[in-house]
Amino acid sequence: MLDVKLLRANFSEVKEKLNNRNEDISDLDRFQELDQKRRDTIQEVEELKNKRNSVSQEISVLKREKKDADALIKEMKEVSTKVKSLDDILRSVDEELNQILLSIPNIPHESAPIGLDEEDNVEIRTWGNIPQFEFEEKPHWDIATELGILDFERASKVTGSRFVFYKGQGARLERALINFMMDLHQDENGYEEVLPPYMVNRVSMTGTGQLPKFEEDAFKIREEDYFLIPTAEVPVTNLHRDEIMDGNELPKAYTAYSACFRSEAGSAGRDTRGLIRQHQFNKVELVRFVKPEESYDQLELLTSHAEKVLQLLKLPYRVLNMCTGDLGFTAAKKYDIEVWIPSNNTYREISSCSNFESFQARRANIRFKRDMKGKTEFVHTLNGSGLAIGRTVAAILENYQQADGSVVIPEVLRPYMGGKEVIK
RNA sequence: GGAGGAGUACCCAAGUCCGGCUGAAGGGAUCGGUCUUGAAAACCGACAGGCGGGUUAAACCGCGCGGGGGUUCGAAUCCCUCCUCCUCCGCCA
Repeated sequence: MLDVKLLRANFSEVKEKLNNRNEDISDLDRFQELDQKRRDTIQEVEELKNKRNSVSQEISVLKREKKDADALIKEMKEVSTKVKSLDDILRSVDEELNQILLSIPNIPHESAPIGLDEEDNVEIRTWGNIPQFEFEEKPHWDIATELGILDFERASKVTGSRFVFYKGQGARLERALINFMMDLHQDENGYEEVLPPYMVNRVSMTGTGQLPKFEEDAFKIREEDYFLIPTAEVPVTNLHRDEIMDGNELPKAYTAYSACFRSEAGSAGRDTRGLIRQHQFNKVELVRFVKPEESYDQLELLTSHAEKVLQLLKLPYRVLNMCTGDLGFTAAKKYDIEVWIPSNNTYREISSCSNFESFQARRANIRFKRDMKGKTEFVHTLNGSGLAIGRTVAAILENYQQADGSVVIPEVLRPYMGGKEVIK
């Protein structure tokens, strides 16, 4: 959610910046009109309430002195009727205004390159060497199926398409990655571990920006107004919803493992094979609550934490600065980290590190105080994958595959794999 | 799932039956001060925070007793509804 005062004061400037996004912002035009109407109505109704309050006191005194108050009561009855109708108007204006504000995307940061779509994202750096195979390399689903560590067919039977069974060393590898990453972020990078609920309510989904616009991308629990989380970002960011944090405790960093559930309406036909695009996948998430002035340094730090995972796994990757058209709804700036996937002969997204500035904090009402006397301010929130586990498995299987169909286990994972060096 | 009970400011807590100088008593914690070599204790003082409107900034005004509606001239107090927590029963990993 944008700062209403900023929007009010710099309307055309904000609109211009939002126009660089690949989003529909047509709702914006009604903002000014409604905002003015809201303020006019508030002034009118509060004046009447003020009158009602003071006269009610007078009535109270008259009653106590057993004097006649009928005239005043009659007059206040009319005032109250008027108040009620103005309150009704205000309520509906507020409602509409709020819907508009919730549907406006974040303002891109000046360091986000202006562009239309993924073609315009800017590669910032690459790391590692792309492997050269002296045999015909296979896609991970073939490697895994032959090794008997992933079973897509039975998952289709048991559930449906875009689900998978991990089996044997595959399941062990997935679990090893989760533990390896969680340990790294907790022990080396200073994050506090949390294990969140996998379902959240509507308010939480609205707080981080998944709702109201992207409801069809989420799985909805039928009996309750709950949603399966598309990422641990949702429950973890909402940990501090409606709270005033202590400025001395910032930056506050959490890491969370969770399963993630995405319906992804509209993605049918893309990445239909393998682990790249599943309805359910595992992810280790990083979330940071920080002071506004430090949030861009914090984004670099967060991104470095995600990159560190790939470096330790010795997987080649690159980092992209996402252009304004490809930023997504909530981010002011976003780095995508893409890992090399040999079967695709390209890099694929494995982490997305974003600075939301105060966009989520306003929606979720997450504030802080610098000290006891200070004013409350909105925190800045950031998050990033650290990393998506399924895609990491895919990357390992493909980058570490051997001519005989076996897969070498990255060294850092071996302690988590019972000392095993190869999956065969 | 069934039956009861409860949500008041940072924490505890009075007030709710019987609506009106309670636009929220009291205590604790916290902050400031007196005293002290320093600290503790005692005593004195400050403590509704927050959001919205308004203003260059103030002043000022509105809203706040779990959330949202309603009744009334007037609601912490009456009515409806939802949420959360506690106790007991049932079921269950």
